Amino acid sequence: MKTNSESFHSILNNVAKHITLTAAEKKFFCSLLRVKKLRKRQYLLQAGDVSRFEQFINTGALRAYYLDEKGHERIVQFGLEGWWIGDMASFFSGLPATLTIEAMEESELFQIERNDFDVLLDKVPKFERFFRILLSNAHIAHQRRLVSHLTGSAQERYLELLAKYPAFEQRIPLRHIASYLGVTPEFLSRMRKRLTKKK
Amino acid sequence: MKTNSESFHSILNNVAKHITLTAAEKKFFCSLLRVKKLRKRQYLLQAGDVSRFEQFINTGALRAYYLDEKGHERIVQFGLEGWWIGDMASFFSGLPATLTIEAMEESELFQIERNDFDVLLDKVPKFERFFRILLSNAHIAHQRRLVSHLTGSAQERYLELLAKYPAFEQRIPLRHIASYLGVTPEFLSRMRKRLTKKK
DNA sequence: CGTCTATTTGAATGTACTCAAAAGCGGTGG
DNA sequence: CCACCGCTTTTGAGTACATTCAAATAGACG
Repeated sequence: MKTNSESFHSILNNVAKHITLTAAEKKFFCSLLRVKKLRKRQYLLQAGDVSRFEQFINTGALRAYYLDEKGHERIVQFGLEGWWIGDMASFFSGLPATLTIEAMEESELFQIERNDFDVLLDKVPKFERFFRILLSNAHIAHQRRLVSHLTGSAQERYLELLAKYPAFEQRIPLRHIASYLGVTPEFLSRMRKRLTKKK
Repeated sequence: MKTNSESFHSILNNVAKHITLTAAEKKFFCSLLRVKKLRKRQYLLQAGDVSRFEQFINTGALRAYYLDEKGHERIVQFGLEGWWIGDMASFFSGLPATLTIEAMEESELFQIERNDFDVLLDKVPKFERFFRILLSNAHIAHQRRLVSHLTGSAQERYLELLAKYPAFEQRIPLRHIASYLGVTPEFLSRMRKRLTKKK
C-alpha cells in the first residue's frame, strides 16, 4: 500500500516487457499495489473463496493446485520471483476459486485488488493490453502442457520441465514436481535414478 | 461482410450471454463480420501462418490440432455451432500460429479481422469484457482438461467428455476423439467395447 | 536426539501401446 | 447398381510404462 518506490523495481520491469509507461503512470500503478508477505505453508487463496487479488511474486515460491475428489493435490502452476500468480477465472468472474494457492517458501508479493484493477484499466488503458497478454500467455502455457500430456511419456515431460526451469530441480520438492507432471512420487524417484545412471 | 441480418442471430445471442448491446451496436458489430464457408476437410488455418481472424461457428464442426515432431495430430479443441474457434495466441500476438484448424463437416463461420477487432474494442469497449471472458473461459477449459489428465484414467476422461458433450459420440470420428483424449484409436475402440458390455 | 515427513527401493499388477491382420464402410467409376 | 479401393474401426498377441502397497532409509525441524 505504501511506497518505498525502490521495492517495486521488479514489477515495473515486468510491466515494461510489454508496455511502456510514463513516470506518472508508473507512480499511479504502484500506488494501487499492496505488499503481502507469506510464511512458508501459508495459504494465499483457498478453493471456495473468491479471489479478490491478482499478484506478482517479488520473492519466494508458490504453488497453485486443484484438489480432486479423493483429496489429491494436482499442481496446475508454480510461481517464482517475477511471475504472476492467482486464480484469474475467479478474479475476473467473481465466482469462487477452484484453485488453492500456497507458499512453498517465505514469500513477498505485490497485490492488486479487483476494484483498483478496474480503475487502472480505466485510467491507463495500456494495461488492457498488458493483462490480455498475461492471460493469453497463461492460456498458451496450459495448451502446451496439455499437448505434452497428449504426446509424450512422463520422462519426456520431466526433461522438458527441467530444460525450461532448471531451478526447479533443487528448489521444489520431488512430490510437488511429481504432482505437476501427473505421476506418483515413487515413479519420479525411479526416473531420476535412471537418468543419473545414464550419464 | 454483407448483411442479411437474420443470419447473425446466433452470434448476437452468443454475445448477449455476457454483454448487452444497443441496436446500433449490434448493427455495427455485424457490419464487421464476414461469412466464411468451408467444405469438409478444408483448412481454416495452417500452423505457421498468422491467424488474422477469430471466428464464430454458425453451422458445422471443426477441430484444432497441434502437429508434433513425429507428425501426429493432437487435438486441442473441437468446435461446433455456437462456439468460437481460432488460434488466439497468434491472433493477438501476430506471431505464426501453432494450431491447424480444419473443418470436419461443411461449415459456415463468421469471422472478425484483427484490425476490425481493434476498431470494435475502441468503439464499443463492452467488447473488451466480452473477449476477456471468452479468453478466460478458454483458459479455464484447458486448465480443467489438464487436471483431468493429471488425475484420471483414459476411461474417466472419455466418460467426462461424453457427459459434457453427448453429441460427440455420433458426430465425431473415433480417431479424432482418441486424439483429443490422448490415447490410440485401438485403445478407445476397446474402451467402448468394455463400456457397452457392462450395461 | 527423537519425531515426523519425504524419498527410495522392491515386488506384483494394471493400464495403455505397438504391430499385425481382419472386418466394416463410404465413395467412385465402370 | 455393383465391384473395388482406400480408409477407419475392430480384434489379437506381446510388451512397456506407470501404479499400488509395503517397508526401509534419509532429511528436516523443534
